[in-house]
Amino acid sequence: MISNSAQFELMSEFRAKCKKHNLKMTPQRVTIYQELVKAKDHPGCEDIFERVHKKFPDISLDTVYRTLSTFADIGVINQVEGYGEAKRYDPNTGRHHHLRCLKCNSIVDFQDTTFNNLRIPKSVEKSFVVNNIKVILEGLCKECAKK
Amino acid sequence: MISNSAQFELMSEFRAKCKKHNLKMTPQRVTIYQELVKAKDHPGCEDIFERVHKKFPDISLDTVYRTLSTFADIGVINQVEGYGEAKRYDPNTGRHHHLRCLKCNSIVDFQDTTFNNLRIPKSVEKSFVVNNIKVILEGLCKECAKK
DNA sequence: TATTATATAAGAATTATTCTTAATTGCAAG
DNA sequence: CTTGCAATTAAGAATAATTCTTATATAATA
Repeated sequence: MISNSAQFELMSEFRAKCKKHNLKMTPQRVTIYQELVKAKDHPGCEDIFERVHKKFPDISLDTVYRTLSTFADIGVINQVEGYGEAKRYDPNTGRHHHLRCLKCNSIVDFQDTTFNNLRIPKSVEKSFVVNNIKVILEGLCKECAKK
Repeated sequence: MISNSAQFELMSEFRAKCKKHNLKMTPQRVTIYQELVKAKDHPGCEDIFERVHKKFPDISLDTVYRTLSTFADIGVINQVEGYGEAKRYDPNTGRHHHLRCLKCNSIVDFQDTTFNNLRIPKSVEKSFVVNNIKVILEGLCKECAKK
């Protein structure tokens, strides 16, 4: 549950960030944002569309796609795994970790002892059977960092 | 570079795992597997299709999709981020981590101090600008674990 | 070598996402 | 409070990614 005051604060931050990025406050944007904040299930575009559609029958699916993507760009929300891209595969089944470039989408393997030896938190063990731990460092590869 | 003997061993393991899962050794499967082992770029189905197609002009795209998916199911290769699924979003922009159920695709947030404080390896810093560290525990949620 | 369950190619179908265009609307300036 | 315009939207077409259907071919086993 989110308290009323927390909800209010979230909304002000949202408005501030939109203003900062010259995004107009449209009812579609407000509704989509509020609907996502309510969600506990890391929904997809179609999910949000269905929920928003009840209160806002004229909204188009395209607007939901565009709006969520814009929100993620300016950092008011985050995209989570999967990323809506094509499937990709790795022949290396041994323990290793990934650097993922957010710009060119390259994925590079790396090794790290600390990451190899992470322990599963006790609290998690009670509610989840863990098969594997993935550590993904997201950012920019050397080439993309050069702008 | 993979040595000849390592390559040979990989191939025997591959054959063994296929046999164990009652998968026939077809030339398509062998070629697709070998092509993936050669790849260093975590390729997608289309990528593999293009590479295999040169040596095997009659192979169908569907076979590549099906075969890679089967291989991942029996664990000879792994699927990596993204997962070829629809985009999903998270309104929580604060630091947290995810449990991802491989069966029902649910994603649940969790907190962990150790994971919050992971350090970026020195070796990575030289070649990559890290924006954020993601820790994802993959496995089965309580409901799915009950089978 | 004959049998049979499995795997394949081909193309249709489905799903996810983006693009195009014309109409609409926030919002800043007067 | 009106006006003007750039930003935003709805609608549907277009594209991309993936899966399904079906008839044919083929590994593996007897």
